[in-house]
Amino acid sequence: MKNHNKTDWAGCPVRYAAGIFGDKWCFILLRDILLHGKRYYGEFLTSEEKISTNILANRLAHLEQTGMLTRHVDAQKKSKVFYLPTAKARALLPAFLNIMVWSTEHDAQTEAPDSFAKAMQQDPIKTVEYYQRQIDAADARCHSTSNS
Amino acid sequence: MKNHNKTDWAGCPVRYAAGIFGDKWCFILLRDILLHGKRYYGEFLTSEEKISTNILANRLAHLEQTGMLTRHVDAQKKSKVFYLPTAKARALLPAFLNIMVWSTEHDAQTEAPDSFAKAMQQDPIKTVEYYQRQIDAADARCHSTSNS
DNA sequence: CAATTCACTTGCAAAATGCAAGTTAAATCT
DNA sequence: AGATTTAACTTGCATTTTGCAAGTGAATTG
Repeated sequence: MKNHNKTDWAGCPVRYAAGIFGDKWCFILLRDILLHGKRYYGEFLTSEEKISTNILANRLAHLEQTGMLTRHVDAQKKSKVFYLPTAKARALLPAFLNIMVWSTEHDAQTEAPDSFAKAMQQDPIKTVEYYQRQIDAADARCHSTSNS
Repeated sequence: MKNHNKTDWAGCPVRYAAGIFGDKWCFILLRDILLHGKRYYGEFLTSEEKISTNILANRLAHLEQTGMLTRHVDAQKKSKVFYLPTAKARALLPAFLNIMVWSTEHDAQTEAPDSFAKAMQQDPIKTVEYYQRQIDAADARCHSTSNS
């Protein structure tokens, strides 16, 4: 999709979302961050889907530019870099969990347990809060000297 | 993203969803179908985002193959074709509305009224039902001789 | 029955992707 | 201290996808 700057893609809510994560790799990266606790560049590279390093760098920059992630240098080992989800990215969690409910109900090969969709149906607020705490826990494992 | 067939992208719920609508044009088409009442090939072509006809044909085929749409020939005018959302596509509505809530809250240029996010917060079930009836209404405007 | 509508298809240039091989800074090893 | 390794990118190039413009063919319309 050509010649669409950030402003072009603002306005319509669906188009705005598509401009930020309407791309398979951004979708996968947000999953890794919001649901798999990944934070480090090296961790994203090892995901099952085998993203290549130039594309990873490109998408991390995109997510940083759109206010979804912030980049940080590791305090213990300055050659390592991690990315933390912003409040904006964290706010996507409910939408993502709803997408996942849909997938578990329509993908015959789903790997998600029945308990997940059930939990979301019975008490969505509590379920969302559970996953939010997981995000906090993943963030807590990362320490930077100052911001970059 | 190369060499990923339908099976490769099954399993993980987020990856499954990305395989179906993790693409800006599919995202936009599903919006047009679920929220803008579009059904005819010609209607999709006229959307604000100006999809080109070869890409439109490609994405409609993709959505048909993944069980999101069914293709029909218009009963009144056999040169016209429309696409109806399946139950699977309709089941995406709650996730889409949640995405839209997120966008309205994070896009400074959002065109969505405050009332939308409020309605979703206060009574999500009723709000979803309202949009589901709109889908029914859009479907009702289409008539085919038999299926294609 | 000739012109037009409509849903695609085709051809080609431009852009994005994927893979492999750098590069650079920082940490570890000897 | 100097050499090796780790880690996060960057670069180059072949392949694939996209976008645009121009068909094509069946169905309608004039």
